[in-house]
Amino acid sequence: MSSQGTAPRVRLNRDRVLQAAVTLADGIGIAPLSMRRLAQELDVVPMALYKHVANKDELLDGMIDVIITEIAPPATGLGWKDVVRGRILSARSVLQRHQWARQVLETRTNKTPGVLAYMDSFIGMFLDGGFSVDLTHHVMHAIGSRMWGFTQELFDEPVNHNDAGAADADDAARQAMFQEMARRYPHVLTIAMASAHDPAGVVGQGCDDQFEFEFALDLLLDGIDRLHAQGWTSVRAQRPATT
Amino acid sequence: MSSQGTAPRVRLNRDRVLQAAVTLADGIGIAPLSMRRLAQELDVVPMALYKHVANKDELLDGMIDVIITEIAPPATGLGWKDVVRGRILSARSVLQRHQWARQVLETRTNKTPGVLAYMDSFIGMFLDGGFSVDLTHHVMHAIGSRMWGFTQELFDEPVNHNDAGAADADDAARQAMFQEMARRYPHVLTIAMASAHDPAGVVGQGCDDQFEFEFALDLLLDGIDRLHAQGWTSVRAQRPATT
DNA sequence: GTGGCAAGGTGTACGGCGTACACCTGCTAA
DNA sequence: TTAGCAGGTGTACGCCGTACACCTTGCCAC
Repeated sequence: MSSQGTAPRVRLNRDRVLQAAVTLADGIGIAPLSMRRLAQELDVVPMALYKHVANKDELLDGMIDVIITEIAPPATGLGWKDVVRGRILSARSVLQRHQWARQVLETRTNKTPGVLAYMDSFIGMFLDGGFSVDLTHHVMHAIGSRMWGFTQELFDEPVNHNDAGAADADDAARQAMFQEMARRYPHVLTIAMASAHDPAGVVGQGCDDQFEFEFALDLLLDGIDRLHAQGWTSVRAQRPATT
Repeated sequence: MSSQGTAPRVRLNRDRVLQAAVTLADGIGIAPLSMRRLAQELDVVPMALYKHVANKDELLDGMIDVIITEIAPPATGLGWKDVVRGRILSARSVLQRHQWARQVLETRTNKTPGVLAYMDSFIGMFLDGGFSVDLTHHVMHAIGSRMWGFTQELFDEPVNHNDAGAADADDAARQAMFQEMARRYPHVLTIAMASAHDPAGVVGQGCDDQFEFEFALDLLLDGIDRLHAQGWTSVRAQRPATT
């Protein structure tokens, strides 16, 4: 289709495949991304892909490795906290460009070179900041997926917005549903209203996700800072030796 | 098979289906759980299930609702922190019994009655503890999936343990791989060794997951406590009205 | 009892998926 | 000129979720 006629038919390679997969996933999401669909995008028969990636899992791993390179390197000349903060926010912006990546990262048991390299450099930010190995270890656990710039969003999805049409009759139904929610889940409603002045949103409509993320991140970083400053050490590490 | 001969053939119902699905997922994991496999477990033809659940997504939602009921209700007579802490640890133990649930919760855009009820009661713990609606809202975001007692485990999976056999020749290869890792990801290795005295584990082998979870949880709760004590308020909430 | 009716179980079939395997094609190096 | 091989092709298999038409069963009003 795209290279019809006498076009020279550029050769495929692993990079072109991964790049195309990332672009496609950006466009249509991760669920409809199949080997067949990707092949079609590349004007090639499905099995051709298998000359460049071993299987679909490897494709997904490769896609992650591609987007990791978009994360900014650690800044220099700043305190550990700002370095870590900046890096995480950079990762966050990358993950926001590639929404599918969150799910893939969650699902995958990641151990690709790219992931390891990122983790290595991430750990380095703490060690370079004067953290003990012990504290760094626990801190890495505490940060968890926030390292990638995402948290489980509990309040996602505005609510099932009923596409359009059937407005009036639906309005009454929606009113009723709203009443029912208020009766059964009063607290959820209270919280939802705290940020969304439009009650139709029911949950999280007007949330400023970026604010929420940074709020939680700073809570964490401040806690870590405090532990670091007071020379915190786990009981485990206090044991002089295993003997 | 199981009810051969003249056995009375107990009737199916939504509950039996969900219960069986949970049990099956506990046994074989979530990935191999198909409608066909589940039907077979219930000694029934696949399509029979669709008389009790609309489709597979609804099945998964239903499974979540089933296990939510296993989470202990909030304790009474304690401060908010202990109540929240206890509840989260209870959720954690449930999710540990049903390992598949983490993935399902992550994937799903959950809004089942069970999930809403749990969230509602969860929010209630803060409001009852004297938290402002504003702070509670942000705190809920900060807690995120920790509400369910899990964090993204970055150090999971000991390493690809090569099943058995081919021990000696492999040993040399493993040595080489180890050297290579040490060269390319020194920090990762350092951290891994901090908790696992056996270097073969490479990452996180000897981690005490429960300790790590509680470490991160307490970091969070302490931070929240501090904000609460000092009457923290978001700028947003300080605006008197929208006008 | 008997006819009808709804709830629930069955059988067949379709389109999609990942991918094994045998094959063909066209470029490169000798 | 030709051998070799990297890379693209075609066919096929066994899974998946599920639409749709059908049959069975047990209950109820008559």
